[in-house]
Amino acid sequence: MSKAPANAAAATYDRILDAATEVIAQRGYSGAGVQEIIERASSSKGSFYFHFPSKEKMVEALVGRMSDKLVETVQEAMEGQPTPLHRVAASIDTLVSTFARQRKVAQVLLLNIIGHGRETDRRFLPMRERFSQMIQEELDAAVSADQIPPQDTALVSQMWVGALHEVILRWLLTGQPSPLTNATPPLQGALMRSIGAEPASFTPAIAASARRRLS
Amino acid sequence: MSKAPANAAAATYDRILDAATEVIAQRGYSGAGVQEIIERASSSKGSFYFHFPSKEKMVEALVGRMSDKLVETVQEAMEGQPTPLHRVAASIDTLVSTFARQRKVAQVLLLNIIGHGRETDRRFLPMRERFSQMIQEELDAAVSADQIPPQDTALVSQMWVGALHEVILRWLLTGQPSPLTNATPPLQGALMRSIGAEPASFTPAIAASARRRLS
Amino acid sequence: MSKAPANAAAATYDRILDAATEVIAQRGYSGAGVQEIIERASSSKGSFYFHFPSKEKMVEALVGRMSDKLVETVQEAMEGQPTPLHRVAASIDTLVSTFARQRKVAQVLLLNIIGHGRETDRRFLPMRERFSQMIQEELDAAVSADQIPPQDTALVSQMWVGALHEVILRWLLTGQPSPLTNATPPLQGALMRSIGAEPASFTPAIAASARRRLS
Amino acid sequence: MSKAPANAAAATYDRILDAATEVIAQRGYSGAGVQEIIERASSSKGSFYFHFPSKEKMVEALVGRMSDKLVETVQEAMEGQPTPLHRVAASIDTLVSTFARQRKVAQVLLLNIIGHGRETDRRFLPMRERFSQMIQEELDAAVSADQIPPQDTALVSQMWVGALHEVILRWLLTGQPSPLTNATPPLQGALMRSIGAEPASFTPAIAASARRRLS
DNA sequence: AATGAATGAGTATTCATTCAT
DNA sequence: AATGAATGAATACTCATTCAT
Repeated sequence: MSKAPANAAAATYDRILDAATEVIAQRGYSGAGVQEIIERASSSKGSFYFHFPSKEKMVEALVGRMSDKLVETVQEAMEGQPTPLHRVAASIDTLVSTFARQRKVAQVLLLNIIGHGRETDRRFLPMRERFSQMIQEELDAAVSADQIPPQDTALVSQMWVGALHEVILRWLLTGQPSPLTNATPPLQGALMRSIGAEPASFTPAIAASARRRLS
Repeated sequence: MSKAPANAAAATYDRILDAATEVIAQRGYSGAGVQEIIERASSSKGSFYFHFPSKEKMVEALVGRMSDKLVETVQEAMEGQPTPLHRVAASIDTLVSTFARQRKVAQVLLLNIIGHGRETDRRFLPMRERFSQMIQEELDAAVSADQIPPQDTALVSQMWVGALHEVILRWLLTGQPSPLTNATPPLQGALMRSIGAEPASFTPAIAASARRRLS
Repeated sequence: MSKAPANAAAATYDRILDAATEVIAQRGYSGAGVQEIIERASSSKGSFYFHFPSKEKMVEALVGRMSDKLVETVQEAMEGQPTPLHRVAASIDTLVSTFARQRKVAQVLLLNIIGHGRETDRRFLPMRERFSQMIQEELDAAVSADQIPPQDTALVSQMWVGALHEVILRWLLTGQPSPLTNATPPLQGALMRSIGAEPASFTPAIAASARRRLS
Repeated sequence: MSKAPANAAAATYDRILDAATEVIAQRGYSGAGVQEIIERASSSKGSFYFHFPSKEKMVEALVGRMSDKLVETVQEAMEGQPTPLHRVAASIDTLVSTFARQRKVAQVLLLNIIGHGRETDRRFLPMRERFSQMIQEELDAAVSADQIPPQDTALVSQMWVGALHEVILRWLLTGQPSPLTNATPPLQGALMRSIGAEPASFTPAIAASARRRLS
């Protein structure tokens, strides 16, 4: 019952972003009112606009912070892996388990932030492009290393991002599979097969670093 | 059966839905005002609320009409095919080429209608579920017919929908690949491989029925 | 005590302009909130913005209506006069007596509408230019008719408008002279002298038409 | 006596007033935000409210400083003149040439500071009253000295202020006449005639003191 | 079926002012 | 004297929805 916010002592700037995460996760981008956000942040209208020039810029800052942390987490998980395919498997593993632990981040990043006119969307596209590029680089390396046959790695990495996106989205909307991480093995299997790789044994132990919070 | 090419003489109900398609494609769901829709439909506020109880229900009707036509088109394309895998390949082919021809439909159905709070999203999920179920049925049949090994067909069909979605989304936002249908062969290839099928030669000639308009 | 608005039956558009006249007279342009205007007009926000695209355009419409009526009244008063100097004297007479009867109009037109950044001011300048041009035309005619010597009629007519403006402004702010029309004879005298005319006997009987309301 | 040309080393109090002059000249009274003023003064919110109890009082101080300097300049120009009419002619000459040299002062004093509800306006009226009283005193002296016939000097001096105001206002808004001082001779002529004086030869050489800055 | 004027709760944003440091 | 983060009331404007005709 005691609703003392866990972030009471944080700087106003961060408290606003934290509050925005929750409100956007609950109500979507346009449903998230500045009023509710500042109430949840125990702040004020004036403070909000002291720290951010507009609601839209604030969301940009929020998405930037989220995706920076996510990319960092994923890259750390990839570092310890021996081959490109191991690395790409590790990245998928980390992505899924990170979202599984942080529903709200998934909600904001994957669901509640698109579909508001081309301008805004184009601005958030880069985040998904970042992941598909990370994947593509590893796939290219795998091709170079003869781990997999030559193929349209740009398209395939897009497909992977889409496949992951969809599976996580279903989980967000229906709760299935529960837990989300149950989907990881067959997901990895299908993805590996799609590029002509043996699905077996690329799934790595999840690195400790993946346990970190994103928001 | 012969559809009037413009909407000049169409009934008000349909004129509103046609106008809504354009406005939503241009401005997104929340950017699409009832005012602009009725202006483009040469109708009036009163007429709008005579035909639809609310903006949201109108969009539901619009999405329903769109996805019904889409499903119908896809199913017709599948009918003539000999095996489950041929059918599934035909469905993907049709989906891609149909969206390629009808950008606005893709825009509305895939991009501009999600991300507005859980309630609304849950309501539009079924359309995507319909496609993943259509795919799953064929994959199950393919498993039964020993065309492919046993696997988590539910998950895989979701992944396929996601992969398709992503590729088409990129096309909507970046214009790449141009034309979209260039993506079909590698897309089919990767999808087929992901289920352990030989990618070769499932791509069918596109049935004439796929040429029909959806909206 | 009974505050039933005298304009209860008028069309919304006019009721809003009437209410705006009162509120602007009381609080000035920026002090006049849309909220208070629509309350006094027994209307609603939505109605306000149905009839006017913005507060600024509404004020433009208001000033337009006011100055149109004022010009019309003045011109009617001039019509019956025999010579250019009689006409110009009649116009000043009418102007003063009209403002004397309609304090709020004077307030809005002369006081509460300028000083809000160049854009807005430039837009309201034309009204004062109209009067100085009307005066200039008559002075030019008087020069042609040898009633007065040649002079810089453009500058003089501006000066006249300024002199009138100032006298009426003082009356608005201090209540002096009371009644304002007491100022008319010495005003006319000084103005006539300033152009080298005999001040005597140009003051006409005020035409009945000058009794009309402006707002 | 020697004023630093820029405001770099000036005390905060004066730097704020200088900055306010520029901002008000540019954006008008209500358009001038405290934020922009302190930025241009390289100061801070806290400092502003240390030196002034409110924005309104600050503007009062600004207008006070401006009109004090203006009155001083004008009075110095009058001192050397032989007769009341020479003095009054000198004051007008000085006024016009001073405003011509200091557009911003004219802007603030004559244009951007009125029209914001009665309270504020009444507070700035005194400055204009000061000038009309200075003029009236000289006119009364001229009447006593039989330079001009008896007349309503109070009203006439108001008219003079108004006429001057209007001519300068036009110059501010339209740039005409260019230079403003071109208007001085006909202006003086018409004003002198308006009180029954021979317009010839009251125009004095502009005193050196008129060259001083006001702000 | 159709019209369009009217409604009012809701929105993002501004801004003079306060206050702890 | 000075700083700048914080405040919150106020603002113009939007928009889905209603309703008399």
